[in-house]
Amino acid sequence: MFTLHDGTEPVYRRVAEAVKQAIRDGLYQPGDQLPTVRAVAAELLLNPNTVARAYQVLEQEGVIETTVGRGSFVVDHADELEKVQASIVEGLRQLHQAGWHRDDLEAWCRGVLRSLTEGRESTR
Amino acid sequence: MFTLHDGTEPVYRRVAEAVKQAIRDGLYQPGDQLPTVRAVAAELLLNPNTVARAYQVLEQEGVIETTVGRGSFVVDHADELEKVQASIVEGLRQLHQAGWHRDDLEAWCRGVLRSLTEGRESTR
Amino acid sequence: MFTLHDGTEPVYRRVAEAVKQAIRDGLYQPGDQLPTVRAVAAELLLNPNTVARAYQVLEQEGVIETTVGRGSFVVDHADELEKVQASIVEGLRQLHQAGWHRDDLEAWCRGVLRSLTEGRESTR
Amino acid sequence: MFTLHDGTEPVYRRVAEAVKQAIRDGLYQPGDQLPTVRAVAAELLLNPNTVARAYQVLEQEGVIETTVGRGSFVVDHADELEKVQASIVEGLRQLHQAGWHRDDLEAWCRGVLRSLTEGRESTR
DNA sequence: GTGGTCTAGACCACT
DNA sequence: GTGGTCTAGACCACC
Repeated sequence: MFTLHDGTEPVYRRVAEAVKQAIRDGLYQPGDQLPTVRAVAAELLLNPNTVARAYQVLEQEGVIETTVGRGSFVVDHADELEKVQASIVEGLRQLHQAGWHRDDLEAWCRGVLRSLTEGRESTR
Repeated sequence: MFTLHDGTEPVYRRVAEAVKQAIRDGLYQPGDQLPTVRAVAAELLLNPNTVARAYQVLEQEGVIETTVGRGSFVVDHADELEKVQASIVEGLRQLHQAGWHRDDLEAWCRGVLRSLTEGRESTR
Repeated sequence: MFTLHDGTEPVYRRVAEAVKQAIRDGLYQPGDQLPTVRAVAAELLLNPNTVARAYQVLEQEGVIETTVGRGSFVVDHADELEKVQASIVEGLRQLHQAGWHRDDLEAWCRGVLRSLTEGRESTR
Repeated sequence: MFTLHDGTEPVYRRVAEAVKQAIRDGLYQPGDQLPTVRAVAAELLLNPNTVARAYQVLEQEGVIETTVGRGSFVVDHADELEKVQASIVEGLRQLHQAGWHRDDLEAWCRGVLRSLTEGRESTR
């Protein structure tokens, strides 16, 4: 299931690292359910609290998503870009509602994109 | 500082209303710091908890903004828009880094802005 | 010391909120040391673990700074702006080292600052 | 995929060196995805842990970048500079919001850039 | 059944 | 002395 590495790091951090390693290795794909806290605790001979803390760390890092009563799941990055897009749309809507004209917003976006790509093109 | 009106409303609501009135009167401008909870409580002879609750309500309503250790400030809409701009820039950066080309992003922004202004124009 | 409010929220969150409230009220100034985990636990009749968790939450939120063996302290925001400045200097240094010319960097900074102040001036 | 050289060095170091050689040879370009730990382990008949350790070393050296659930990628310096730019923009926004005026910020940036280029010019 | 919270009590590294 | 970690065991809300 998971393999804990040796070291002086706290156990809960090593558990978190082991889960990330398993995800990197493709053992758990985006959207997959991870083994329950209790299952991991039993497997690694740890207290469930320790495993729960590891899972909480992973949730804060945005690696997994947890729902009480359902379990923990590997986050899906495809969804993330959609969220980024939605936030941009929402932001533009707010600026527009605040009185910015469409042409000004368009020009501003062009400026932002130019400054983003500027460095890349001038150094290549 | 603030003038409380009579009435049957809970005190914390009247405090909140008094703060909003002071802002409307221009006594406190956007970005200005409001007196501390303790100062208001001492002035109006109220329990600090009551004032704190009024400030909490104002924060939820988006009228003021509190930073721990710095104090409470009247929300500045210009600052808000600045944050919105920053989030859009960061979003575009992420999309660009995810492989979107500058021209595609520019076209996408144009499309978003068109759909934003279309709604307004078609309903008028 | 701290006053816990009622509610259904977990105790550790309410402890964190009480600490923030005390800081907002000026009871603890930036740089001040907060009472130790054990002292708060004894005062509020809680398990030290619960208080420790509240302090950890506050540390993650950037409200306090903790050093094992020394205690927890309210963060000083004046230091923060200095850190922001230092990060900008470091960033400019990196861009310069990557081959950007001084004039280009200066022009780029001007453009960034213009886009930041643009919204404010056009709406006022 | 990768060719391991003989020697007395630990296997994980030779794997890391092989990956770096492949990048130098242009087999993997900046931004390209590297084969998964499992794939490399299967190809070279190694324990996945060994390959994982090699990847970890490369990540610490700043040669590759791993995102959990997405895989490992050759670091793209253009992307790095983009992040640096974004952090500068965000920093300037914070200073502006903290009350610095545009002209002062512009002058400050000029000063920073002058001090950066001065060092270089005075030593040549 | 899931994870979240809280307590009690122990041990540790660090200052 | 400080906070950090871990265990054991209990109870809870939610699905």
